[in-house]
Amino acid sequence: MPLATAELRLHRRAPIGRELHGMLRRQILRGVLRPGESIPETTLAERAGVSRTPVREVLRRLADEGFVTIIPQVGTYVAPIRLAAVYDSQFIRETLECRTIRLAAENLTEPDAAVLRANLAAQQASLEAGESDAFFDQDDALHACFVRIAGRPAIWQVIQGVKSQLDRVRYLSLQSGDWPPVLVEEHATLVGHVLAGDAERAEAAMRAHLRTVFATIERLSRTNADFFETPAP
Amino acid sequence: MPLATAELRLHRRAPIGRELHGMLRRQILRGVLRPGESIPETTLAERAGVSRTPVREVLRRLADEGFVTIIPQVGTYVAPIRLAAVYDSQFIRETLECRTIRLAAENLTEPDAAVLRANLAAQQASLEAGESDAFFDQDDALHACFVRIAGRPAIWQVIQGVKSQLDRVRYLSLQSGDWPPVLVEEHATLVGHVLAGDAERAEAAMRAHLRTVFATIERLSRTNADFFETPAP
DNA sequence: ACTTGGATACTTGTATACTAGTATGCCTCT
DNA sequence: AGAGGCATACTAGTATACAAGTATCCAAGT
Repeated sequence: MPLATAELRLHRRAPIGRELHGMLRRQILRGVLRPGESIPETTLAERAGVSRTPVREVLRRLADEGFVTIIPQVGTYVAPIRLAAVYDSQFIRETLECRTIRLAAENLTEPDAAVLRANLAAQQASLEAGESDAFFDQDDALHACFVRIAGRPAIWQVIQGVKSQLDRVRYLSLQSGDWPPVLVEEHATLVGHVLAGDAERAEAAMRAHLRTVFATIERLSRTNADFFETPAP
Repeated sequence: MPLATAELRLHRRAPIGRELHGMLRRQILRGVLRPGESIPETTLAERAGVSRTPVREVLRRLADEGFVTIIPQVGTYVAPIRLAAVYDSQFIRETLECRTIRLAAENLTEPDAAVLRANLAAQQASLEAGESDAFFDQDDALHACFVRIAGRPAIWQVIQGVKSQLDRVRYLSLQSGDWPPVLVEEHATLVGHVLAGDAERAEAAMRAHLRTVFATIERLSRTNADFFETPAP
């Protein structure tokens, strides 16, 4: 028997210019690259010290994710935030996460509980230290944790893919915002209901939590109008 | 005033080798290209009469969609159907569509009703004519229609992206299967509840409908074992 | 003063050449 | 005969060269 081609698969040889993707995505998310800004392939290529080929592949993927707009013989631009896409993202995320947190509340085990508590503590620390970037990541981590506890870890991949547009709004609001304390409280409420195994309340709290964005979207679309797509006349 | 750069945007100049993507996707879906089969970039390129560059971009996207597996310096292969991915797809699809059909039942207008009835009639025709490929498309069209009626047309894009793996199973079952009559009946039930504006029953029927795949997955994973990933030992 | 025509610079799309890593088959050595 | 090492062929990754379309600017004509 031929050893079944070894399931070790440390095939991890050359993880491509995947870093480029993360870098650009982060820069767009954080507004370093502003909507409407032109980002030619050649510029990005020489800036990163690579050729156009890998840059192109990264840009294609970013276009699929809605971060850039590629116009065939014209140019590549940072995409504006489309309000319609934000609302769609919110709808999908709410639908999926409200269902998964129910499962999480029912499937909780003790080690998971510890992770949740640790995450909350870390959020509190970030809040007091004023580190909004860290909080941004911990927020994601908590939600990912719920999905994992629910026994559907792969679903988080989908949610992450969908909430791209939401993340841009979220980052803007964290920057210009005074509401992190509220978020930490809501997270604490979520964790509390999950720890108590109360699926019903957990779902309701999640729905309310995810809908807090609505309050800020309108404000942000005026405060940072240059980030948003100008609605059709 | 500069005419606002004209919103006509017939920018539709060169829709790339997008056809290639559709062609490969269809061939994998229908089993023309079988799981495990090697599909080198060069082969695909010369077969399509183009260069490797556009082929590569198509393959990258297919890899993102889970249709092919790219191993860096080794080769590109048609991906097997991963049962875990199928179950995840089902979960997501059920979650999203159960919610949207509720909205559809509440938002229905008369023109939409006509479209639904027409779709059902077309399905019946395909069934009697034994055209499984046409039925496959009409099935999709009906579900897309529900999502559109719900007022969230963009959500269908997400569902379509997620259900790739499910589609492969669905196609297999349509080929080897005797159950289209059941599906048409279920579709009729769905449409009936939506037409009646009964959100509760519509959702329940949708859940039951989407879960019919479970019945066939196990059978298919034995009948067509070569299409599925061999579970870890 | 305004429009219109065309030359030019710049963009992405595509093709080709080169690099590097992997698998395979053959040969040699034990 | 079997096991191990080595040369070769093939793969995707990357870089570069070429093609095709677009926007811009300037000049000429009305």
